[in-house]
Amino acid sequence: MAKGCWSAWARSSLRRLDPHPKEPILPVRNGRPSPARLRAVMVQRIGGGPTHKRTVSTMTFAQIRQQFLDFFAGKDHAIVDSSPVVPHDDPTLLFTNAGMNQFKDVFLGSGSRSYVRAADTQKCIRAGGKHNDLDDVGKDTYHHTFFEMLGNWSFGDYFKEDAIKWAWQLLTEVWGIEKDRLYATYFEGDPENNLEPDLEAADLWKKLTDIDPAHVIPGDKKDNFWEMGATGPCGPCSEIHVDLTPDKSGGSRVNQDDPSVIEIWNLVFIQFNRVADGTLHPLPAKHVDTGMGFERICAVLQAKKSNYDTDVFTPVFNAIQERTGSAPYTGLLESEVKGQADKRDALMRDVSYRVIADHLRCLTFALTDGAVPSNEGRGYVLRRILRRAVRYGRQYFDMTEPFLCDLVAPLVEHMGDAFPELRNANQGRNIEHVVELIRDEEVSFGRTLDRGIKLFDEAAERAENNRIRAEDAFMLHDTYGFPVDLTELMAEERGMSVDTVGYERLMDEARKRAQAAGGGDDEFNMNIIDALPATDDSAKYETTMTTGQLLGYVCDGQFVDEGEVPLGETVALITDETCFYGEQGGQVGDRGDLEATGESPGAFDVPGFRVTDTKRFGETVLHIGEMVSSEFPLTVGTTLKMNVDADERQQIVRNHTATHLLNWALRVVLGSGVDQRGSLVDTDKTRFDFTCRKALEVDELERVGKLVEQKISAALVVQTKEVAETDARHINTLRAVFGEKYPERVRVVSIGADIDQMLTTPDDEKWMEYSVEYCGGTHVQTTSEIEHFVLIGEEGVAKGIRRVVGITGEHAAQAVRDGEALANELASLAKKVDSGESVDLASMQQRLTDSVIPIAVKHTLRQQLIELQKKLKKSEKASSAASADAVFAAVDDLVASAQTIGDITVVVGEVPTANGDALRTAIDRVRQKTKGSAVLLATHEDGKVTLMAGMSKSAIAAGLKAGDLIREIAPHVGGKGGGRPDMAQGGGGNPEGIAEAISAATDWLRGKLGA
RNA sequence: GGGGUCGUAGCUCAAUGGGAGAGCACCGCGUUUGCAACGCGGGGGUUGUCGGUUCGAGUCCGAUCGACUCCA
Repeated sequence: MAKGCWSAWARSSLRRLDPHPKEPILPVRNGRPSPARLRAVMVQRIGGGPTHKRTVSTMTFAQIRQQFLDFFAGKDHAIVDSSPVVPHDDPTLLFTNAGMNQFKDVFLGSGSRSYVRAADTQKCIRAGGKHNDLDDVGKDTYHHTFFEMLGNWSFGDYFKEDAIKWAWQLLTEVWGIEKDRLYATYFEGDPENNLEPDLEAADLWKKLTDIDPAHVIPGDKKDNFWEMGATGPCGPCSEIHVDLTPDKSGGSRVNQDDPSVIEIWNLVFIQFNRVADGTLHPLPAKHVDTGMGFERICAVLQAKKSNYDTDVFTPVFNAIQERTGSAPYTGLLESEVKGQADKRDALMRDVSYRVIADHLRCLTFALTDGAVPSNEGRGYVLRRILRRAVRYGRQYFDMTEPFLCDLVAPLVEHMGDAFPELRNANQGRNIEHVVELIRDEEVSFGRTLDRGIKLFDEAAERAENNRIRAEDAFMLHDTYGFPVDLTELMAEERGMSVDTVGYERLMDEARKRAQAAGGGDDEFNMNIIDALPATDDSAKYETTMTTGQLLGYVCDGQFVDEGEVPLGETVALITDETCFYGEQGGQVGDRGDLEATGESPGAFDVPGFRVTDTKRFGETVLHIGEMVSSEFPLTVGTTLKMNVDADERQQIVRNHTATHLLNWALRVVLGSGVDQRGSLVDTDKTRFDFTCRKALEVDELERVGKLVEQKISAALVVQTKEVAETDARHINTLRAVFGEKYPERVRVVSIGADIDQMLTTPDDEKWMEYSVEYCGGTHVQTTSEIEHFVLIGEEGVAKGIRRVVGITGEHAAQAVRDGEALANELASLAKKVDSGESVDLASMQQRLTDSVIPIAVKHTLRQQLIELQKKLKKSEKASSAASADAVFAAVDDLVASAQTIGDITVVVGEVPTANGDALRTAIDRVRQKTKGSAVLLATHEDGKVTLMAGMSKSAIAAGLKAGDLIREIAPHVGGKGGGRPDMAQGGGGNPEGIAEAISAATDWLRGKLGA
């Protein structure tokens, strides 16, 4: 919607509103009930539980959100979309946890926007961090893992005055909150940290608004001074609190964690930059950053005691009720049922409602924005959240089958208008996608629980004093993911207890172990706190050699703009212009050299600075590296000759263009369901991740490779052009990356198709024959430069995501040759196997696994190798059967000539070479053929002797133990051995001793049998 | 990023460093045809992979790959 429209909306909504409310806090407003208003009332009646009468607002959550946005649109704010809840471009952040996240670069000075005022509602997730213990969610009225944060911003534009004035106006005039219920805090100062009190804000409150001056109160550093980190932008803030007590007596309880006096809006005034030594420097451009919890303001405006009582949640509760068939939500809290055992069940049911509703919201949004449950990082946080919801569902709603997944659709229905991505993401298949992910997780958690229950039974048997051992409880949790509270519950059901003290101790130890370890990395510190000059890097598309003026360098996060570049430290040089490509869009940064130039042309060029990586920081290009010698220092202000390593760049460029062709070819072969999920282009390879359900078949891999090769041999011209995103997005074949936000002007890279023509007839089917992408990377001029392309790898990286790896140029040609060589080798191995020669297939297998050859060839060869192994095994089996037969024959002879002492037949002798199995079987034969037997067989192969002894039951009864015999005679063949009484094995390295061993065995047996 | 557990037959899992097994599934034969029936026989394994220790490794050690899981 255009800005003008927003303003019109805002003005009309203002006119509709009565600035003089009559009812306390939440007046019913005058005016005709709109359909939306009626709907809101109905929602209240349906979802609001018992019939107790209370004054309800007619404002729905959708209206409240809209009024906020309209209000600031009316003050010339750009209304921006919420950024994804999963920050794809900020690895320091697990989830988007505040409205300002998407503007971080603006506050840090490394980025800019086309507007100076903005407002939005930001999807936020807070889970597992300092600010929110997951275990609190559901137990009270206000903790959430997922919430919306309403916010308005000024980027160097308006400051405290307007921020305060407008906040007051929105709260009191638009929303009609009673003025004498509002309190404003300001920063009281902190002499210890040299911070002045923010009297400016205090004065502005009194001067610009009709707030009761006694309601403007000071607050300490903890509440009223905001910092992003140890260093960086910071400033005082002013919080607005509302007193919800019936008699308006809560003034003294501001900031005291009293549920009836709560903070609703935080206005942050960013006016300082804290540098490494701890001192504050005033910022040239001062910013405003505000945040208002949406669910909380809804509760206030709808006169609810709990965020969960608002219409943000009631439809979700209804869906839960319908799915679980449970009694309706009643909003019970722990504090209300203290000591009343009969209300315990109702309470836990309501807690479960809250837990499930909250976690469902969190999961649906996170998965929509591209996160996936997993066992690490943010995926692990999501898995824990999901499991917590499932646990409550199992325990209190008897849900043993997946059920969370069935709640996704109702939630999307409820919130899809405000957040269209819930429906549109994943190319419009989002609900399906999210439901499937959640169902899979629920099923796999079901397995974890089933396994845990079995293990619990075992632990219960080990219990001491009817108490499950701490080690077992810990093992169940730590190793098998069985939650300890479930262990306690199950123990309770059996009248047992759990050693929770010991469990906690073990948990602590485990935690300490995890924390104790922690490696330092020596990478360049990207936490840059100073503002940096921008770099013109347009030359990167044209050349690998240019000159630029050294503007300064970054060291330890600080920008130094004078003197010489220090020796022996990793720093980042900044120049006014560069041809170095800073890491972006999956293409790695360039490497190369920066050199001082002589004053007269060609006088001297000298080695100076080795660039090991190039990164972008907002609009600045950082040449990261180190001085290589002290001989020719670089001084800030001088002109540098900048050389990108051209060979490396050429390799990168080939790989990048190949990536585009690969992307295109994958879609041709696999269909339009293929979506890029990430890529990496460096000197060695192109690595491309995409959505795909199953592994690619050999013929699919071959077809993809062939399509790319065709495009290469066609020597297509690569065109690039910067165009308006709104024009480019219509091009039929265009590939954009899921979850990515594009600027207004985009650089289009087309391989073979004329961009201007495409823009004239964007719908034409023929463009599907070409690769067209948004891309800021560097490319070849014609595809023939790529020379060759080969896919060398294909694997799964996450559920539903495959990864292919390709190489180009001479590397690709080499891979093809290597593949042919391996194929030949395998063929000759096959011949050997056929002719019965012995071959080493294990090493072949290893080499095949390690080889860099076309993946299709690798698959084929692997299959052939498996066939060959089967064949080899068969023939080995046959030959071992033959050798076994020889052994049997020999043993039969031995038996025939054996001496029988008492009932025991003594069979001792050397037999032909055979494996242990054959010897053992032979001994069994003797057992079957005789009443009782004592057997010792010896054989040797390649200088290794094997001795095998076996005793029948009667022989053992007569005091003959196989193990004893082996121990007795093994030294004769230079070894030892042992085993069980009925069967023992030994060996050694001296075949000459066999005869001796045999006679020793005969003597030993005879002696034992008294013969 | 750091721990823990596990990789054995198609599946679920056994097996003190000493002869690779059970149940289910599969195939064949038989008995019985109301049944998630029964009996007998059979096939099926490089114990994830590579290396080491050992007379001998599924078992111990190291590496590697994978699955699960906890912590940050």
